[in-house]
Amino acid sequence: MSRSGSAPPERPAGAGTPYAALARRPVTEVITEMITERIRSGELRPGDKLPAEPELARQFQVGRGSVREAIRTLHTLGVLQVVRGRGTFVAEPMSQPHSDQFVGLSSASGPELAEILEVRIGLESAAVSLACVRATKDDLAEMRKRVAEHEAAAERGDVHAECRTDEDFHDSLLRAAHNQNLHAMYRMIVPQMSDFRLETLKLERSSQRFVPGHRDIVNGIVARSPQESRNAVARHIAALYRELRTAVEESGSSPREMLDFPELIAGFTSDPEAGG
Amino acid sequence: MSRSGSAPPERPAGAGTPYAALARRPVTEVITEMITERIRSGELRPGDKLPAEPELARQFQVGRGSVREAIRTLHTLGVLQVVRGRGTFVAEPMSQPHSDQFVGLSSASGPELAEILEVRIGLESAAVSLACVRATKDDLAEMRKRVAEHEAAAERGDVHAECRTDEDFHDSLLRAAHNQNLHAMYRMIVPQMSDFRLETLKLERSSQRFVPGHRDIVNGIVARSPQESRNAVARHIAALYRELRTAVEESGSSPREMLDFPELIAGFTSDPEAGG
DNA sequence: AGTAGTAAGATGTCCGACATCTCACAAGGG
DNA sequence: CCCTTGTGAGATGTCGGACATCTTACTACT
Repeated sequence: MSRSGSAPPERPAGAGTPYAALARRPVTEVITEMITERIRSGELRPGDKLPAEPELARQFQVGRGSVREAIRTLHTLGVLQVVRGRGTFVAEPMSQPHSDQFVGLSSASGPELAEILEVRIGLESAAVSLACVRATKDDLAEMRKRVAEHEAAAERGDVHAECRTDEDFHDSLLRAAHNQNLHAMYRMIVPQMSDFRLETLKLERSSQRFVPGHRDIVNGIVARSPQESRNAVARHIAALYRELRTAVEESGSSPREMLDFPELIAGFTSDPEAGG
Repeated sequence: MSRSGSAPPERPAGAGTPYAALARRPVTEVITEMITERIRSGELRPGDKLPAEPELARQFQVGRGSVREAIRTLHTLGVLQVVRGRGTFVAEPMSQPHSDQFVGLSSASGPELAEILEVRIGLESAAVSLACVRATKDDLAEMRKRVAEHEAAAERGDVHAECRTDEDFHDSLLRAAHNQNLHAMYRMIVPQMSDFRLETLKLERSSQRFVPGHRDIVNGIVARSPQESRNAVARHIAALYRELRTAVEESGSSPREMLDFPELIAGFTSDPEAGG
């Protein structure tokens, strides 16, 4: 006869006290809530160091493993920052790119990348709309500088630098929007763009065409015109989209889930002739 | 508790460092990648059951605890679904609401919520643009149904049901866009909306005004008009934004970082008179 | 005074055991 | 015959301890 089943309420020697019997909900979940509650109440503030894991386990009367799993959940969500040998800290709200846990849910191949581009249009459109209102002189100078750097890299033919400066430019766009949540969301999809970006540049050498697109975006923001800016963003990303669609078609995959170029342009611009 | 001495862990994010991982990487991280790789390669497909934790530990030659932490990370990210007593499964891509891990990170007070609303405009604008192209008859029927449910709840004065049906409607919007990444991103900010939504409804009983907004959005999609749809979305969320701004002003906080209602409308619509 | 070595503290990892939940299937009673 | 009961296997949840490794600070030696 094994221990399972209707064994009498007998406590095995050395097994400790299973506190879990009291709480119907998983202990880890409770610990997660307790930690977030300490943060929400202000008892723990961004930058603060949490007690050590064994100490937390003692405070909550649970095993260290449960504490670790709770911490890991909060770390994945970007609430906590864990540094080996030093401790666990409350993360600054969205300040650091918490991309060290590369989402990597969909690894961006073909049509999946099309989805990413569609998300980008949404996020960057909102970004430039906000930037038209909030961008400071420094922001504008920064964006112009990034455009110039990107252009220089493109003329040198340095694809690696080109890729980096391209990302830098779009990052400066998001920064000019002055919305940390928007910026954080954008950062989540950047890693999935990188591979594609580099590949496109290598294959096509078509990057020169992207420089004017960047300039159009900046000009729209300088003019404080949300419509112009959004249209420029849509045209720019739609160009990327078209490159991707071509690549997908040539690779033999059927791009049935991807949109036509005119569809995309019509769907995301307010100007009917914006596609020209 | 003054812990000011130790600066929060900082990472030199300057150089980009895409592959700084020459150092020995944590086992848990490697396991996480291995599991995602099995999913990405198609070896594990949505709905499939993973081997048991001890079996995975044996395959990877690591401890069960490391496997558990990797699984927990993937669960938090919505990639895996863990059911006690049954096993671990590859989650269907966004079919089920994986809201069991209530984010609740930043408590979303005041201006922070404004940021969330600004993100929502971007995401939902993109969603309706895509929905104008991709929405099926079923999608349209679903959206109409959700609008009706929301209206019924509003007339009954059931704020709880109203809150739920409101969320359901917006969820059906995102579903009609047929972009899983977009949908996933939207879901990340939904929990932060919930509190505010309920509070607004309780205080103001102003929800009746939101029903026509929903109807306008659906009408725009039915007409396959991205411009109309996007304008309707912008007007709808801008109305929420205005409610929030009013609440913030009354609470004494200065809404200096929030936009004026006209600014917002002008920034996100293509029709100058859309604000009327 | 400067540097190398060392100790303390924290997270990372592994192991083994028990607890509890879920499901399938067989045994029993209406 | 159907329905209830319970028994068992299999899986996740939790606990406790031990050791490994990294970070930091302090000490001791040159």
